[in-house]
Amino acid sequence: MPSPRVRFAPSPTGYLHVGGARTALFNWLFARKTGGTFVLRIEDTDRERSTEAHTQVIVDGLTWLGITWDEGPYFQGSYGDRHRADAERLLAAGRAYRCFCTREELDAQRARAESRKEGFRYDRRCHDLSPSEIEARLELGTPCTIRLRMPDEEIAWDDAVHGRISFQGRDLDDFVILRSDGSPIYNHAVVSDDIAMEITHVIRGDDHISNTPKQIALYRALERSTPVFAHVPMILGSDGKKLSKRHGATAVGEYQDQGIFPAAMRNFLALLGWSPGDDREIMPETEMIAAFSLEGIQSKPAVFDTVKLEWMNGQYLSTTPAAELLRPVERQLERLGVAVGGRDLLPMIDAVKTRSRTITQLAEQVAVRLNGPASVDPKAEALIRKMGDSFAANLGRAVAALDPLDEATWQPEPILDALKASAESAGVKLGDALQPIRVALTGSTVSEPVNELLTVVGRSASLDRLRAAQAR
RNA sequence: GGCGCUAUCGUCUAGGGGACUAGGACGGGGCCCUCUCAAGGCCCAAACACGGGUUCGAAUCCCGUUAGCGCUACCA
Repeated sequence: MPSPRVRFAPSPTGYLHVGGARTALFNWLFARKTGGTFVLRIEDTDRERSTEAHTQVIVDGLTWLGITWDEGPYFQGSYGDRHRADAERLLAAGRAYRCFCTREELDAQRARAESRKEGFRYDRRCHDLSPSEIEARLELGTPCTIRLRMPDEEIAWDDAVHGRISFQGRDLDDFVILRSDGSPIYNHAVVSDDIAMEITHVIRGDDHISNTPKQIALYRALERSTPVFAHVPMILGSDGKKLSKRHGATAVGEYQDQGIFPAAMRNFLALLGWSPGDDREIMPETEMIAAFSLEGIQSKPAVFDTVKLEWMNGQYLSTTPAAELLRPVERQLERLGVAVGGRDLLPMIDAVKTRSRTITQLAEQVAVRLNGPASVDPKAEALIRKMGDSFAANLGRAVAALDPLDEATWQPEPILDALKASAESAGVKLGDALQPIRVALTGSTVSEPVNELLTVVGRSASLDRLRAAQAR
């Protein structure tokens, strides 16, 4: 068996949809698993919508996800000559015919059929025009499309994820393959390209199932054998409808901006509709490739659950060493407009890593440790009000206990000892003594242990913030 | 309307005739840890859409019903 060739063929619409990204991922996983070739082909036959910038977005998205292609990007728009030649071949072989019906006529027929609540099917008016009739119309310069003669036979295939799927040719249209301006229609261009690029496995979205019998008819008319088809189910929003903008972020780039790891996104996407067959969830790339199979793909649609995505990202975050997080965090800080000023971020990152689910959240926490609280959250406000005078009193004691420590002894252990001793001699519960410090330093009732927080913030900044909060 | 696809906890899924008192994960609840919150550990609640078959035996195979979704262009 020759080594498989697969392709991902997005149309450049301006962003990379997560559903498309998952389709690309499955193709990539399959290629890597089987030692096959992964081709990237941009379906830009819709000339108005296609731009170089749009293509770049797709390329960037795939690159970010670590999905690498072996060939391409090829551009469908540049194969117009071959598409036309294939259509001519079909015409010459009698497998296709010229249709002189105008768009207006067709639209009117369709509208009539719809008003009668009937399905519209082309009435094959031009199916049996005589050669002289065709010649005459061509002579007059009448524009025409080329339609495939759909045979009245069963068209079935063994889908790698759904099993056997069968259609009847008589239920299908004599669909147009070449427009009157000579440009190809999608189904024709795809088949022509897939043949030319020797694609062996077509792994694509479920929504193409009804295109498949048309494409198989084209393969048969062109006298070529069909590839293996694998139709992966759709991704749905939380309401069970096709995932769209109103469900929130649907573009890969948005998740990138939110501080999601490519590895986490890849892992999450892979598990959406596919499973290794056992209980594994967090899987490194190599493990995923080893476990991948088309048969492991689910046949029902999956709901995109951002909560689980964030959980998964948190898993990757907590196992990634702080040093590797440094660059991404710096980038996010830059976005937030926070100056680092040469300070060491590593201890801060370590301190808040397990308390964040995304790089963005992590960077926000680092920013607070760096520059103090930008605001005081409602829970912290409530605490301040509830404690009344004792809030400032506790801060005063904290300053008194901590001031004697010098830079060298400003370490978690001595800090905690000093604070404990101070609270004990004042007869205050440790929690009541520490929580005001947390609020003073972060504006929040939530953080790493207070002694670690003080260490991470540093002696002088800590004391400044304590005094400032005390004076408030 | 026609054609097609799908149907296991709220969500992602395991399951491919007996190993199922249906397993795991997210989320939810509880406990432990603890100065708070996470992380981590332990525990709990939570599902085979419905109805017929086939079979000694069905979540698993077949048929139907219902529901959801997709396609139905000189779009891709």
